Amino acid sequence: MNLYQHFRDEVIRLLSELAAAGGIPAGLDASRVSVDPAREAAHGDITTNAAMVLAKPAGMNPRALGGILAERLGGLEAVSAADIAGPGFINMRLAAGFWHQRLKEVLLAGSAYGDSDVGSGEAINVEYVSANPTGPLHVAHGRGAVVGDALATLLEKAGFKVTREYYINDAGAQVEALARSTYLRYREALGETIGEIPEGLYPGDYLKPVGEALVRRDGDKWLVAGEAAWLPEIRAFTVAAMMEGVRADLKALGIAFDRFVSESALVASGAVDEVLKDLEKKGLIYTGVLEAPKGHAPDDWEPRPQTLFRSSAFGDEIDRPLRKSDGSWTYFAADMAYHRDKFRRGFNTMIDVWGADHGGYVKRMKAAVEAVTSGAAALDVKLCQIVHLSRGGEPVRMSKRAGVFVTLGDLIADVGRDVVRFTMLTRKNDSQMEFDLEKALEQSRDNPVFYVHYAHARCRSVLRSAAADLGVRNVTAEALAEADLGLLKDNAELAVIKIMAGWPRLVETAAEAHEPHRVAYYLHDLATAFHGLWNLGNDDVRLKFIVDDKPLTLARLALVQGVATVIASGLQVMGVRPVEELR
RNA sequence: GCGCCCGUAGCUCAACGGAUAGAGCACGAGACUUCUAAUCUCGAGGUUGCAGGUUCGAUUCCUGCCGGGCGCGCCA
Repeated sequence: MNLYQHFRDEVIRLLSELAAAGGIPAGLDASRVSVDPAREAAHGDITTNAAMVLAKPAGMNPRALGGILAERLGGLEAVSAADIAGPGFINMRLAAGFWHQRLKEVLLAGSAYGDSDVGSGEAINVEYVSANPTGPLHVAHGRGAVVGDALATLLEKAGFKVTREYYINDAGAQVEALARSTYLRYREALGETIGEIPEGLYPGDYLKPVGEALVRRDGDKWLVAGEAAWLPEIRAFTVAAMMEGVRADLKALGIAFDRFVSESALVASGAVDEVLKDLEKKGLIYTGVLEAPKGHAPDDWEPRPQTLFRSSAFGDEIDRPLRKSDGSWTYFAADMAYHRDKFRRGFNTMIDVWGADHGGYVKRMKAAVEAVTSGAAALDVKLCQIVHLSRGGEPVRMSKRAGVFVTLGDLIADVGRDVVRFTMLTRKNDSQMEFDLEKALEQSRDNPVFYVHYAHARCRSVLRSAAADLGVRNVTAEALAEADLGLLKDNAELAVIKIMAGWPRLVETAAEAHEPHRVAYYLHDLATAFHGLWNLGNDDVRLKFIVDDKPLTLARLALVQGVATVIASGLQVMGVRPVEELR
């Protein structure tokens, strides 16, 4: 249960009771009433703004209204104290028994703890990575991959029906250049000296094996053929090879997509022609001449009539071209068709995770979604800022000759999948991030990955130790749920339970905000509370988990099991595997 | 020139429109015959870039400036 939602319902119920009794006016709009964690423990456990929000419409003084409501709230069994404070906050302290019940709930739910139905099964499409198939994924793609995947899992946990999708940009000039690059490597593999890779083509060594593989498949048959003959073949061959590498990297990160959508297949299906007809009917397509951007005119700018989409009618700065001068579709035109396709497959909410360099594209894509869905669907774009790689504080230099930055595959091989995933989620998506390869592996408290892992490992360690003493059967989550949790009276113990009990709310708010990084911060907080509790046992043996008092030991083990469960549940959302021990 | 993102402790970063803005690092002082001290406790550190506006209440929303990043037709 989301306890804040629970108490908000209670507040609203009590307000209507009060209204019925004539204590306050009836029919007040309670939509702005919220129940939140108290900022400071001294204020209590939870707080509501009800009195402040309703004072004006009720024509009452906030403290007077708050007094009446606080009296009612104080009468609830779960509330041990309700006071009015400051400008009109009603602070409530919850009974210990309420918190014990939350712990029991954790133990009974297991990794499903925190599952919510706020999403009501609504379909959400999360598109991420969607890198050009022109080379290996690099580190920035990795950030988008991790953010998108964790967001997808988070949304699932919050009750949405999520489809994970990857758009393959396998049409257009880039993949043609790729095919020509492979062709050079193909000739090279057949013994020719090809010299420098010309400007505009892909110089990376990663195409050498592709050229060699092509020789193995097709022999020298393309040497004498004209480009018109070999280009489509080699393009398809190369894209397939690149996508194989992409899938391997994603698999190494533990990411599996529900669907890969090919841009060229989409174009071939006529979907772009269709969307254009649609928009023509709506009067959103016209032929016009764009003005050169002020202060940034390209050298070869010349005014030219183009097929334009009236995106300025939906908040974009200018209208956007849909056809290149050679008559083929722009990337944008195909992307419009793609998002229309998503909508027709039943997605009214779409999330795209992009690199920051695509920031200038957001408005037109949102405009396009609004236009092609007649306002029925919404697009949220999460821009991931760049990742600066360093090693021991020194920037990692990119390799020019290899034609790529440090690849995602290199990064995973270097620090491991779980470290990559966790670290990528320790920053909000739109903040730049420094990823230090040494620090990410450091086993110290300034490495959040380790810090959270360590808390979980300590939990497991205690439970293993207890299982040896008390028998495995007595320390399962199910058995511990039956422990006398009322024995957990220490403030530090209750503090840990309170953080655990905040997990369902965290899931809901992070999911609604589309911000998976909050999970990482939450887990860090929980780990901090647990490490603190642990150390109390170092100072005073009576505060150890395993003590000379079996009922108390079992209650404390239940707490430990609960922490392990919630950490594992949070890591699951992040796609990180919890560790049993760290030695 | 225009648009988007960012601006919070010396540094790296948090904070559903809520109260006295929080963590970590670095700095100072302490706690290990261990259920894992790779941890913990305490201290010091702030005009949330600046100026207005909305609000009972603004780090958060709006406007304008300043600074940094990204982008700006026929690349994706």
